[in-house]
Amino acid sequence: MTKADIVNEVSKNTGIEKVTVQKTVEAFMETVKESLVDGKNVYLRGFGSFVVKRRAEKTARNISKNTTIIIPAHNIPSFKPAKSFVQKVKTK
Amino acid sequence: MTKADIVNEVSKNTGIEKVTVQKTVEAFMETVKESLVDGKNVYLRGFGSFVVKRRAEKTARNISKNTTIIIPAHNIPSFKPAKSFVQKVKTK
DNA sequence: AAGAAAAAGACATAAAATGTCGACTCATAA
DNA sequence: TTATGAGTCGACATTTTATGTCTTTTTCTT
Repeated sequence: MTKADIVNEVSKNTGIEKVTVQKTVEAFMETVKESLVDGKNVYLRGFGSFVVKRRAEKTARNISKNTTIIIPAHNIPSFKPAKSFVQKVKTK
Repeated sequence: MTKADIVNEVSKNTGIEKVTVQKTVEAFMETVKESLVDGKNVYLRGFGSFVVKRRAEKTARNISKNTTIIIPAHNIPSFKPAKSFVQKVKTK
């Protein structure tokens, strides 16, 4: 599904105008992103949690050049799906 | 941040009523969930992709009992953040 | 504000993911 | 239709995740 598909579905299910849904969905994603950039996790019960995780320094390979490089420690955005979400997906 | 925090922020930034924002955000999450339950991935540019992954049968541990259990092959929901999202988080 | 219940976090270890680059193709989204 | 973000592929060593159960914390509805 694309964003347009999601917007259509939400609009159909809620009766809210597509323009409003699109604007809201976009703002939602932007807000989640900015929250994680600020280091603040987002907890959405029944859906999942968007959390910032720390990745340790790591040695990787540039495969095409067959060289080694060091990836410094850094933060990444991650998502932990809610248990109920996992349950529903696992059985299908 | 909680759902209420997100809804407040979205409402503030878009001018859309909180009640509408909440309804939209809830429907958004529900739609993403149902899409993955149906086996259909969701691609949201600049935010990330919600994708169903297959997990092979696995030997795992019941840690508290220190026993071995077999987890049958199953699907899990996962999220791959967009590159731009990763970039913004990594540097903070 | 209260209460329900979802979620976080701790434990040992096998499985899964991670990262790199670059070229190419695919697909989202305005 | 067009621009460009996103996905894919290779090797491989290291890091991270995911299992159940229990307790505590937190979300979130009313």
